[in-house]
Amino acid sequence: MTRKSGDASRSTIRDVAARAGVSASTVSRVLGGVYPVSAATRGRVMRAVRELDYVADARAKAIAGVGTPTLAFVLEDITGPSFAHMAHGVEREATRLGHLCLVCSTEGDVRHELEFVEMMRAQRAAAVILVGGTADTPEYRERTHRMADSLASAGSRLVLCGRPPLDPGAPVAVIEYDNEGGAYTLVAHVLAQGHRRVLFLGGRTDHTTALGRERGYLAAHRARGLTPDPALLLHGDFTRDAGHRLMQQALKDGLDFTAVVASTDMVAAGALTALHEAGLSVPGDVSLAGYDDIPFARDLHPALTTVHVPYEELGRLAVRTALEHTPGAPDEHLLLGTHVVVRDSVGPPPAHWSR
Amino acid sequence: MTRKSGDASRSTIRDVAARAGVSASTVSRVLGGVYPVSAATRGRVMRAVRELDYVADARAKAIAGVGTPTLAFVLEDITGPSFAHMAHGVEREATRLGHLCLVCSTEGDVRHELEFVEMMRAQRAAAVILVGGTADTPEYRERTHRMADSLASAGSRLVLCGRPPLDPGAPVAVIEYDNEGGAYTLVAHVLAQGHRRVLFLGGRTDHTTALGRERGYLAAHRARGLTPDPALLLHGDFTRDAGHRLMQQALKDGLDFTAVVASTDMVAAGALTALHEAGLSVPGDVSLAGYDDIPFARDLHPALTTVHVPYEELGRLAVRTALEHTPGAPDEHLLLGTHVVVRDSVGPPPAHWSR
DNA sequence: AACACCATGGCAACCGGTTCCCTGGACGGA
DNA sequence: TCCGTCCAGGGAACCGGTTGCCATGGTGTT
Repeated sequence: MTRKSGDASRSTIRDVAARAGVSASTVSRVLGGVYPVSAATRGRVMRAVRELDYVADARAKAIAGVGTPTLAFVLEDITGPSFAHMAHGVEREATRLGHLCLVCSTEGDVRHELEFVEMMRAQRAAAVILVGGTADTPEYRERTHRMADSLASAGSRLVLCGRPPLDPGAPVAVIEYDNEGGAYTLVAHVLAQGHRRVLFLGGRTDHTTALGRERGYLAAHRARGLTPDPALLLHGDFTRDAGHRLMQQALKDGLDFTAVVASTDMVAAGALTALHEAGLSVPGDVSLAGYDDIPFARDLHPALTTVHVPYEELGRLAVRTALEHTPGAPDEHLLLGTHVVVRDSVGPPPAHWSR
Repeated sequence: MTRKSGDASRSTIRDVAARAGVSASTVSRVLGGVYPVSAATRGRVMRAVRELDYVADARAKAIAGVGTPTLAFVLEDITGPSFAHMAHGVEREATRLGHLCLVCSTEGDVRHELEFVEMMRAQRAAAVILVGGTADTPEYRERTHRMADSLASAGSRLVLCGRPPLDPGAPVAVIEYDNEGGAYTLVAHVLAQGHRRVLFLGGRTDHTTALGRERGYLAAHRARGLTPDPALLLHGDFTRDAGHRLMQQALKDGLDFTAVVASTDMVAAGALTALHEAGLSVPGDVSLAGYDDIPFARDLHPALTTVHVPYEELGRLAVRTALEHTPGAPDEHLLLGTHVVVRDSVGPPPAHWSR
């Protein structure tokens, strides 16, 4: 059985027109659907389209002003479960609203980020969603403000998601989730169990998400009139391996603590394994909490007490905010709430532990 | 401080030309970089570009034949860790080779898949990578063969990744990883520990990936002269929740088994929790194994014995295969190997267990 | 039978770029 | 001083579509 011949490499609208014995405009109109065309002509055109397996070039359509709009989602690494869930939300909502969605990973490199945004501006993307914490330096604000202006002046739109907001006046929508508040409530919960020496496995020291969670940790202590021991603040990546390594080191250094708060469920997972390897029981000997509430937080043993962040919802919201923005309207700034999910990994400190 | 004015909504090359007092062709040449242009002219043009914050329209460039090529990655759900790792590999390799990369989720819906491929053909994507198992029906082969032909005749290329191959003759590259072989070795390892009643938590019964792993399970039994009890084959989704539910059900039904092989680490995670909830110890009372070797398989307790699949490598390979294909060359068909990672979740069956 | 009118489809301009081809002017050599 | 050459830059065609405007021909009405 021979397949459709697929003769030419790619057929144009004029090829179709020639084969159907009509002009290019007629083909365009038949395909467009609204303009009145006689049944006979329509039939001939459609046959030619089928025979040539013709599809109109989306770029040409776009340039003529009748394209599928595009939306870009720029993140650090799709491999992180929380980012993946946001990407999922973004993608779903974008296709639901009839937009094409491209995903770019920056691998944490600022230059990649710049390149991508420039590329998206060239693609005339309807919006660019930038997601994930970053270093909140004057240089960052300056650079991102410039991006926002560039995009805005091209009729596009920048949305910051889980990123520090810029100076008021930047044409940018910001959607944050409450890192500090979530960590505050979580640590308060841990302290309420009676813990007084709580190890914090933080992220990179210049990373806003990490810092927000760290601030929550500190604030919860202060609210109880406690001053946490600076030696209990450790820093690393948001990865399983970092959590594992940091925890091992803390144990080896003989740090004195009865609970561990990790700045990410992934970090908590690594830490948990290190605790198990050291023969410690959780929460019997040490309590442990995470942050993000990724799906398998439930499947750690003990099930991980953590902070739920509505990542997928966040992604959907970002898209809607970006696309529904009417030029001239005030820029939105949303702060989504989070809540603690109490499971089994946090309990009272061991009775034999003497402060 | 006032920002760049961003006067017009989006400036064209002619705007730049007018402002620099030259023709559009000159601007194009300055930006192109190769054609000789006097320093003075170049300066004026560059200044105009900066002042207008001009970026050439990528779609217009594409249509003129000088664009950044695009590559599409179509998967079921970015939320699955293994897919996320593949997507990561694809994305990295694509940008490394100077391609734009768009990611589409089908949510498992065949119509979405068709739509996306059609859309990518319209985008004149250099390649479309279709990933993940599916139902291997005649209808699937027919439909996918048509896609392959369509893309090929448009000068593009279809790559199937972890998907059943088509009839020989379809212009398609296929990259598989050995589901059956991996499961065979894994189950052989379990049987070698002395287990004789091994529960299999399979995927959907029409899903090639799931079926491949199931075949490996069966083959490993046959190789030992064993016939597995059909009652020990359970089926569900590739999710944590499915694993949890299936395991609960199996325990409630009083199924007789000493080991569990899950067709996915996610499924294994859910199953593990169900076992713990039932007060069973792993591997003391029941052994458990997974498949995929996602990063936190190590952090389950006990650490999960599983089959490693080089997902990121798979993604990179798919891109390279797609882009390096010279028309007319024979279509590639790769089968990547997998290997068992032995950790702590599989041990001998309990001594008191009488076959 | 003549007129008006409407349905149909072709021509050409346009979207925003690139590039071939050609011209005008500067400069060097005879 | 005159001519040949070379270089910089402009004009126009083209990429593959869409769409406003107009011509044509068939039909209905009086």
